[in-house]
Amino acid sequence: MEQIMKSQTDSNKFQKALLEWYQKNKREMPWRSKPTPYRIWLSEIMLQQTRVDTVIPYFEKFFKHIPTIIDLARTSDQDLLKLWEGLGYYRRVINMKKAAIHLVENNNGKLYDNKKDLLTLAGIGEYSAGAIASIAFQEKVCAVDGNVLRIMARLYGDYGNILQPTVSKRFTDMVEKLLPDSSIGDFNQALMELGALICTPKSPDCIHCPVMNFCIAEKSMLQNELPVRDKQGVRRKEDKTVLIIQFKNRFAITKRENRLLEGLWEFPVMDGHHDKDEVIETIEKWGMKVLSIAAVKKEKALFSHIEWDMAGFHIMVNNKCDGMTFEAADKIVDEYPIASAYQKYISELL
DNA sequence: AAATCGGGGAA
DNA sequence: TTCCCAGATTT
Repeated sequence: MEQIMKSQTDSNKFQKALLEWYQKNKREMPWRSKPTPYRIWLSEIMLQQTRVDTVIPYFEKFFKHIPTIIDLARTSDQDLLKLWEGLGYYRRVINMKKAAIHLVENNNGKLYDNKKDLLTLAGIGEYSAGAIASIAFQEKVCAVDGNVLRIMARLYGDYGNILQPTVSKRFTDMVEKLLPDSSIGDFNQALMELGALICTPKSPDCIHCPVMNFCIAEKSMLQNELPVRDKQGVRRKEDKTVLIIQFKNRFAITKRENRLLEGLWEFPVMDGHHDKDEVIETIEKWGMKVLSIAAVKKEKALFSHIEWDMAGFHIMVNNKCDGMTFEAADKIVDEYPIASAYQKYISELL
């Protein structure tokens, strides 16, 4: 096996080439222009498994409404989820609030300034603690995300499965040895930026890579074989019948209590697919009198591990019932956090 | 170690 | 279609 960067001199050259490339090519991001600890924290949480371009508008809106940790600690879950609506992984913002409350009670409302303490906060794991500590506080620790694992696999021609914790740990130790003595935050961000712009999963742009001379994959044409990772599993299918229940100008909604999409609101749902007679029977069992019923279009919702096949009915009723909330369409849209899966049925309301 | 937890951009 | 994204937490 070929070996690269075995000497300190090589590491220094690698660091210098990467940092120079980063200074010239880094993208503008709102948290980079004003990198306060709270803004770095918020950005890192939003960026978990989520692309930069997707996060930016959410970041701007969230920070405008929730500008401090103290504001975060005292905002209702529902208002926080509304700001997070459509971003996914909703527990992230609930965990952030939990951490904010802890910081208000125990640290004068200020974020912890080191990796060890950051790791005690809800929603902050190995990666995020390293990213925040290095970017916001210049602590000499690494921040190894999917980009960095991909870069390490290629740089060192390593066929380890990057989804296995033991392999991920080994790669992390390799990054640790590459860390410069200063500009730690920039170095970590430069690695991730390289992964996002040059060392991409498919068709990496090696010809423009600032560190191609250090890369075993580039020398041996292994770019498209590395990194090795498991294929994603098959989605399980679930059939659902979505009920758009209308009383006068109001529609029934209920709050989800499952772990999936917990805290978001949805239209009443029946498991499985059902015909009109079965739906009417259920609605009347719930204590409502059906005036009319019509099928609405079927929809499909994809999650990483589940597929919902949703059929729907629009039902007019002549009375409300207990156990669900009836609201006007504009109020539902403006005030209630609704999962993307149901946004397609919102058009039935307008 | 494996499963859970969203949604979307890109090929 | 499939892949995978500045991952964390639970089982």
